[in-house]
Amino acid sequence: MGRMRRRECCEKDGELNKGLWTPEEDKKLIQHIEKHGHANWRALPKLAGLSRCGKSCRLRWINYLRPDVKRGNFTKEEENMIIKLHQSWGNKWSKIASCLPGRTDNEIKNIWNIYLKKQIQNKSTNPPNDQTPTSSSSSSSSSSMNSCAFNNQNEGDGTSKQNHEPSNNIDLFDDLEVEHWLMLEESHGLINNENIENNNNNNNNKEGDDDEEDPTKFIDDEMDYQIEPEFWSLIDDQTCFNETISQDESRTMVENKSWLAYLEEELGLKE
DNA sequence: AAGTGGCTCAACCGCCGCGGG
DNA sequence: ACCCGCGGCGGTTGAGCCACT
Repeated sequence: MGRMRRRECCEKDGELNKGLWTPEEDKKLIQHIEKHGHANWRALPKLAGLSRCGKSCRLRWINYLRPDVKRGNFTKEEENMIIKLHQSWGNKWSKIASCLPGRTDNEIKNIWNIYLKKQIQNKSTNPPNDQTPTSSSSSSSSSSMNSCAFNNQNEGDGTSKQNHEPSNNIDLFDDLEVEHWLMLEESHGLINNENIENNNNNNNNKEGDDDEEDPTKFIDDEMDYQIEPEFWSLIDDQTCFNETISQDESRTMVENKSWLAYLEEELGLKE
């Protein structure tokens, strides 16, 4: 509503690097953040000696260089969770990402877009039967929309490019989902049956409308869970490792050191 | 072997909300 | 109450890779 036009974040466009990050830039960024944190993204590039805009640095850090970022293929559980959460929240990638520790919104968005494209394609060619992945009778007929195959569990040979071959994910959906949540429950002890029951009761009052939903819930036709706030704060803690340094500084330092070592090796910077 | 089209994913762009002055 | 800067978010792009012909 008549908001002022903002100044571009990078005034000196001409002088700034764009495009892919070089290993040297990565190293500079990591080392700077390790030493000084990232209190001020706008000032960071100057301080770190980078010809990048602050946003670019932030993005690079969050999506790629963060110690807790999980690289590699999505597991089936993660895929299923994304589908479920997307049903509840729509394109709230950051919200969804917050439920998948180690995964970034960008990554999830990419994955979903790949999935969506396939879904749309298949919808145009196949008559639209129920698209809810929970319908476990989904034919595995080759490239049905459920080929949600942004998975690559497939006999992982570790190739960097992912082979998105159709999978029978959805057939496994229910079981996997239950398993996954049980896993979460076990590992965190944060999701209890009481909540599940309460939520089931509440569900009757809910419509599928994803507007302004309680962020601590996600809803499914068949089962609902309410995730306790501690779970979310736990996730927050994981994603904001920088803020937790004071709690266990020495351990974090060690972790960061080894992460840096790993990255240096990955980036070919190790002598 | 070369050409081509499709796919993936890192990065960019622009808008929004929040908080401080 | 208003202005402004910053961080964050979601949509989009395009370079590089791969599979197919």
